Amino acid sequence: MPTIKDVAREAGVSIATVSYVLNKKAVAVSPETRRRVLEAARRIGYRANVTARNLRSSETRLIGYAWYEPPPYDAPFGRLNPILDWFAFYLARSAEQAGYHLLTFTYPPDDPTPTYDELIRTGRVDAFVLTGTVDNDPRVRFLLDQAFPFVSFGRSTEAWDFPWVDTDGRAGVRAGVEYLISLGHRRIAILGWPEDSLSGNFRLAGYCDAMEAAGLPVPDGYVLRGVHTEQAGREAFARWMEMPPHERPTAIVTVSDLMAIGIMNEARRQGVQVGRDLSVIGFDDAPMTEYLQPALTTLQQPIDEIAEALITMLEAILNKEPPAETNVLMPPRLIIRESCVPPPEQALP
Amino acid sequence: MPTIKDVAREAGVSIATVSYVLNKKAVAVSPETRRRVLEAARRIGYRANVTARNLRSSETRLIGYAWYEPPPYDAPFGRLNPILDWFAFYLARSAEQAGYHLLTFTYPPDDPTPTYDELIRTGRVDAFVLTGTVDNDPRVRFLLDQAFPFVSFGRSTEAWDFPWVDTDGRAGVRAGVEYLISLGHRRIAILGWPEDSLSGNFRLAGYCDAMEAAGLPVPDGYVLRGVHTEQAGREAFARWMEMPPHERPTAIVTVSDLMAIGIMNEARRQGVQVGRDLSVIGFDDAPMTEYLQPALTTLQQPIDEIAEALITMLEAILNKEPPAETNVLMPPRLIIRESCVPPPEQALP
DNA sequence: TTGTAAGCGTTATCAC
DNA sequence: GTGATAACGCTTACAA
Repeated sequence: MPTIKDVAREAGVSIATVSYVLNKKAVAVSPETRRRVLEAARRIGYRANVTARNLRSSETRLIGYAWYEPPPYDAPFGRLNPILDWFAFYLARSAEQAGYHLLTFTYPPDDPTPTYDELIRTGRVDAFVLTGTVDNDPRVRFLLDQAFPFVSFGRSTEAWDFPWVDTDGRAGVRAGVEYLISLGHRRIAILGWPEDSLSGNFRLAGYCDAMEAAGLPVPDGYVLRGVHTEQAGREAFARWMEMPPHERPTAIVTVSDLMAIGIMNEARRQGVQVGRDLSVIGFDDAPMTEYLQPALTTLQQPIDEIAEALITMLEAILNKEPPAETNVLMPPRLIIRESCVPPPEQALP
Repeated sequence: MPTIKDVAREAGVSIATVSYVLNKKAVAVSPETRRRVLEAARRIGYRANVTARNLRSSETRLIGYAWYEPPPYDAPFGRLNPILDWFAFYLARSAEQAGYHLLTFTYPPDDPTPTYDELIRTGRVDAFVLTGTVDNDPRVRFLLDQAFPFVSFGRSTEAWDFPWVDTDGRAGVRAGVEYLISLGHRRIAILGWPEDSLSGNFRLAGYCDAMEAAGLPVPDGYVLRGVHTEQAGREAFARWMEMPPHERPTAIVTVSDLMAIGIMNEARRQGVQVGRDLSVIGFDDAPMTEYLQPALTTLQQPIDEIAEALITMLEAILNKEPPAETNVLMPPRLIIRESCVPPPEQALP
C-alpha cells in the first residue's frame, strides 16, 4: 500500500504538506500545491493508514460490542433473542456514519470483567456498547469504576448514573393493554418474567398502569411469572384454564413472543382458538411471528432508533461534549396482526 | 495506561529487555532480570498496546465481517436468515482463539467493492470472511483480484479457486429425502429456489440423487421453485393440491424453513394436517421452528463447525502456511421432530 | 546478557 | 506556504 511518503515524492512536496492538504486543516496551502498533492494521492490510490493514525492520536475508532456467550440452546435469551442480531447491524451502520467500526467479542457469561479489562488495557477499543444489562450488572459497575466510555442498551441499578437507551417496556405494554381494552376486553391477564428481571418488571408495571387507569380489576392469579421459555407459556395458560370459566381472562399479554407462542400452543391443544376465543399479545416482533396462525400481534422494539441514539450519545462522550440526553426511553411499536379480537360473548369454553 | 517505558523504569532495565521477556522470544535473559520485569509489569498492570504493536508488525489482527445491508423486512434473506447471527458469534469466538477479533461493517448491497477496497487500503483489516456468496460474486472476484486474504462461507463460480467452507446442502437434502423414503414415502416433491440460486441448486441436486438412487419417479410438477418467502410455500402447496389425489406428493422437502412454514400454513388452511396427512422437511432449523405445530423436522447447518473451519483456514493463509484443505463441505444435521410421519394409507384428501 | 537505536506511518510543532 | 523533525508505543537488528 502506498504511504504518505509516496504521495510526497509523487507530488514533489514534503510529507507534512501532504498531511496538511489531506486533513484540510486550517493550515494555508497554495492552490497549486494542493492540486498537485490531491492529484498524486488520487493517482496512486493513497489512503491514510488507520493504524498509524490511531497510534498517533491514541484512539482506535473501534467500539467494542459483546456477543452473548455460547448459545445455551434452551436458556433464556440464548438462542431466542430475536432482537440482537439486527441490533448489531443497526449499531454497526450508525457507528460507521460516525467514523467508527464495531469490534465484536465474546466473554464467559459468569465472569465478563477480565475480557473488558483486557480490551481496555491493550487499547483495543475506544468505548463499549452493552446489551442485556441486568440489575447490578457487573459490566456497568466495572466500566463506571474504570471511568471508561460506554453506553448501554438497557438499564441497570437505578442509583447508578450512566448513559443508556432502553425500550420503554412500560409504555409499550400499557399501550398493548389499552388496545385490548379498546377492543372490549375487561378480563386481561399477564405473563411476566421472574421478579429479578428488570425489563420484566417495567413491562409488568405498564400492565398495572393500564388496568388501574381503566379501573379494571386484577384478580388473584391474573399476574403470573415464568422464565423465558415456550413451556412457561404453556404452563401459565394451563393455570388460567383452571379458573372458573366466567373468571378466566379473555386476553393475555406477555413479555415475549416466545412465551406468547407457548400460550398459543397450549390454547390450541385445549381447543381454545386464539384470534377468536382468546386474544394474545407478544413482545419483540420476532421473525416468523407474522407467519404464526394466527399472526401474532406484538410490540416491536425500535432497535434501529435505539442503535442510532446510542451512537449519538457515545459520539458526544468520546468528543467530550456534553451529551444532550444521557437516559432515553423509546416506546415500542404495536404491530397489530390477527391474534387480538374483541372478547367472545361468553367466557372461554 | 502504562507503557513499556514505565515497566522498564520500574524494573530498572531497558525497554528492549522488557520486550524480550514479555514476548518470550529466543533471546536469553537472566532469570533475575526476567523476574524483575515480570514483577514490575504485573505490579503496574502493563499490557502491550495493540495499536503500536500492530503498526510495528504491519498487521491489525482484525478480520472484516460484513453484515447484510438494511433489513428489507420482506426481502429474501433480509430479516429471515436465521443463521447469520449465530454464525457471527461462532466466528468471533473462533477468531479470538486464534488471536483475532472481528470488525463488523455494512455495505450497500448493490455495490460492495468500494467498502472492501476502503478497508483494505486504509489497512483496517488483515482479511475478510464472506457470507452469502452467490454465483459470480463481485466480492470474491474483487478480493481474488486484489490478492487480499479471505475465506468464504459459501461457494461461488466453480472455476474460481478460492478458500471456502460450505454446508453440503446436496448431502443434507439427500439425507432428508432418504429419511422420508425410509418412512415409506414414494411420492416426494420439492420446493426449491430460483435457478440462479447456487445453494438452491445444490439442495435440489440432493433431492434428485436420493430419488434416483431409490428408483423413485419424479413426475412433472414435483419440482417447484420459488423465492425465499412464506408465500412461495403457500403457492407451491396450492399447486400440488391441484393434482389428482392419487398423484399428489405425500411428503415435501424444502430449501428453507420459511418456505416450509408457508406450506404448513396453506396445508392447514386447506384442511390437510401436517404430521399426519402430509410430511414436511425444512432447512436451517430457524429459532421457533421447534415450537411450530407440528414441530418442524429440518436440516440444521453446522455453523459452529463451519466458523471454526473457516478460521483455521484463514489462520494458515495469514501465516503463509499451506492450508490443509481449501474447500470443505460440511453435512447438515437432520433434526427429527414431528412434521414427518409415514405416508397415509390413501392419497391426500 | 543487556542496551541503543531504527523504523512502522501518521500528525503536529516549530522553524524558515 | 512549506519543510524538518519529534513523537505515538512497540519490536528487533545490531552493538556492547
